[in-house]
Amino acid sequence: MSALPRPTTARGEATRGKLLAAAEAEFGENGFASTAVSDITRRAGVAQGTFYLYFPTKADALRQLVQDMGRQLRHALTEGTAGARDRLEVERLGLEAFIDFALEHQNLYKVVMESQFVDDSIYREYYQTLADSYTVNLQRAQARGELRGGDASAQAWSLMGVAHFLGLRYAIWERARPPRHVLDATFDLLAHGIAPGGERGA
Amino acid sequence: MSALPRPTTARGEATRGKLLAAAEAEFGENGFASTAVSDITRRAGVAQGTFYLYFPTKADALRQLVQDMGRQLRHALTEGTAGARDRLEVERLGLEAFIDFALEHQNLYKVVMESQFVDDSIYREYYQTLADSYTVNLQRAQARGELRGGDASAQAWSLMGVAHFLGLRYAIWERARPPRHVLDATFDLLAHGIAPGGERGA
Amino acid sequence: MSALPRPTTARGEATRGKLLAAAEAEFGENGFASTAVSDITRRAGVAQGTFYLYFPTKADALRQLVQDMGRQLRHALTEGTAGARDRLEVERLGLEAFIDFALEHQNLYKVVMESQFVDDSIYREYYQTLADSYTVNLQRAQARGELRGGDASAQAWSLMGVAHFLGLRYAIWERARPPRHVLDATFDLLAHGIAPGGERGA
Amino acid sequence: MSALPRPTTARGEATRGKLLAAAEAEFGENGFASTAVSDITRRAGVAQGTFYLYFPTKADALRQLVQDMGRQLRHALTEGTAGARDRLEVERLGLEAFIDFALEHQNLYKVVMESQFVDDSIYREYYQTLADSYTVNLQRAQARGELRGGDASAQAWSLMGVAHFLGLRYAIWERARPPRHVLDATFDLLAHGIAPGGERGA
DNA sequence: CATGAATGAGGCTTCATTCAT
DNA sequence: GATGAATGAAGCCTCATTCAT
Repeated sequence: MSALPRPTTARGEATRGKLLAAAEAEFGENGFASTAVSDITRRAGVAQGTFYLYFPTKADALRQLVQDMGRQLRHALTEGTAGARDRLEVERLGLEAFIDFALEHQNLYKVVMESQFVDDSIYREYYQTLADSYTVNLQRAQARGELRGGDASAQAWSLMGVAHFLGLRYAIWERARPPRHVLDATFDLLAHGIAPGGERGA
Repeated sequence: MSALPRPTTARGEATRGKLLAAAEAEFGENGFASTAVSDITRRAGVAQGTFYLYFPTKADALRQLVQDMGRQLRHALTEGTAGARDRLEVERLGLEAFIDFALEHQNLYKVVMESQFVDDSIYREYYQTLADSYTVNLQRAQARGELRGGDASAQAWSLMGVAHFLGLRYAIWERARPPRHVLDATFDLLAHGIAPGGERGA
Repeated sequence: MSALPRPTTARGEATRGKLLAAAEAEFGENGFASTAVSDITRRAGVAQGTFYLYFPTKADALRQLVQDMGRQLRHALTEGTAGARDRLEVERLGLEAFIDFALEHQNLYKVVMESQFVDDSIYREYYQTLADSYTVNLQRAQARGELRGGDASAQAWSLMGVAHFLGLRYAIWERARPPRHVLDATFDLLAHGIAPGGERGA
Repeated sequence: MSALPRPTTARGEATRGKLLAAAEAEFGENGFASTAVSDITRRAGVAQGTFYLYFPTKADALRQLVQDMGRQLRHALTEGTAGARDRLEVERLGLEAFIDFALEHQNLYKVVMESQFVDDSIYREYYQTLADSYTVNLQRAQARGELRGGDASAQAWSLMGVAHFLGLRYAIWERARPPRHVLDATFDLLAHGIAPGGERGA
């Protein structure tokens, strides 16, 4: 019924942090639908009402969380691919960085995926943002001749798909880094495709 | 407290069908968590109690639904790739068949994805089953020399990822078949990779 | 999210009746704002959820109640004034019938008055309906020469005001029928006004 | 747990004033039950805790408000009827002054009426005080022969009822002064009653 | 005097499931 | 086989009030 005055003091900022961390853990472990606000506040060690000092609704906490995770992931990918000499190496390093990130943030998958059932726009924005920056990078690499041509956007989405399922199968389900030969095979596919004949890497 | 009587008369079978169809529609449109059993029975045109004559719980209806959709999808893929001359063509046709299926079964994505929040095993089984049969097919193709070597399982998951995100972006979000050049670019990537140098198709 | 299927069986009708009676009592005794739905269901002897089988919201129960009371009041007034020979006698009898009704339905006042804080339209409709039928009756009496002329609607509202405050002071606050001389004085005012000079009745 | 310090500095008095004005506006616009203390403090431009420096409870602010409005109304009526030559003219002018007051203090009605659901004594005191002084005035007028006889208290309550409903219908619902013919008809009733035969004014 | 973060009880509403008919 | 009324637990959110600064 009225805009909440989002606490701004240092103490407030700290509480907000605790709440967001607790939300990530709970949503990740039990899912958004199965998590009660009271679960979050209990974990954060604050009263239930405090939650609503920082988030207008439970769903909004999810939104903030997903946006946060998107930022963190993009940051991790940038970091993880910093030393690469060419785009192919970026992809290789990126794949590993992604897996590492997913391993450390088991909750990412669940939190992001469930966001679509809460508010589709959260989910779409997450992937669209990711895809957009990915696409730009691929276009630049194409221009530099480091990648074969083709619709960069389509490539971006495909590569995201590859990474996503690799992460799902290993980081999430196995809770372990994929074995080297799987990583190699995945990268090989992504670099040279499945058509026979081309020389192989690795 | 006792095993379900599972009606078996023709009338019963019809009711069960109506219920499952209604569940698919509701789960797909509003999500599992936001769908009440009463939404399903209302749509199916039966009383609320009737639901429990056919499904022990709401979650079980979801399980049956996902299994059903998995079967249908695999069937559609088999059909859609029947006339292919080699594995590459299978992949090409499979990609299109998948998109077509997703277009006709908009709910597939939501229903399957949300299943992991209800019972992870439903979700895992869905993808594992898909991946397993995919893997076998790829291995055979490799044996026939129609595909370059490498861990077939890793390939299968990668290819599933590519198809998944292509479907998400177009069939689900745009509710339209992807433009030809996107399909071409996607298939090109999957066939020849992103490394520069290889001759290109299309 | 969906229209509720309002139970229609005899059993259902009975439950609805218990609920409405309990709501009248609770709203009347403690006020709408201070009455919890659980207070109502407890008094009615049903589970809390049952309430929502019959009323979409707590506020809607109030609406139904007010409408119900309006109907009852109008009925009581019609009954109570049936034997009158002219309009003046109708007014006299009506005043008494109104007091009697208020005495038997202590809750009427509180329930109706508080309705405006829940939804102004409930309140307005109540009085407008009352005023409208009152006005028509006054017009007819004027036409029959049983009443002096003048804006019948203004008269109706004024007379309602007189009755309202008489009821408030006695039926509600004193919980007793006003003393005869008060009734007489009130009726005298209403019949002959406060201007001096006219001969007086009683 | 201890008596309120009731600030007494000029600054404190100013804050108290802002708070009371904000409370009147909020209670009037949204009702007591729907107004949060935070709504009041936000409107007053002070922190939430400040409210409790001036009022022990939210209900107490309402009490003070109602008492305040009673005083103001009585003052306005005195002012508005100052120049009248006889009691009938006082009534006429008083009716108009009341309407004007209600028009300027839309909130009066809601605030006063809702007070009964918070604490019946607030409400009773308001009307009793009004009726008592009204009664005294009528008795004096009767003694002067400016009014016909009869229980002055009953007359007072009746006249209050007439004014109340006139104000409700026009000042509050229509937010406009009643048309002249309505005022005339109302005054005519109050002066000469509804019985036929008497000479008519206007 | 004033601030504003924190509290925690309480209320409305939803919904999966049961059961008597 | 089917019905639909009833249940009651559970969860989101609001808000009067407190208190440390």
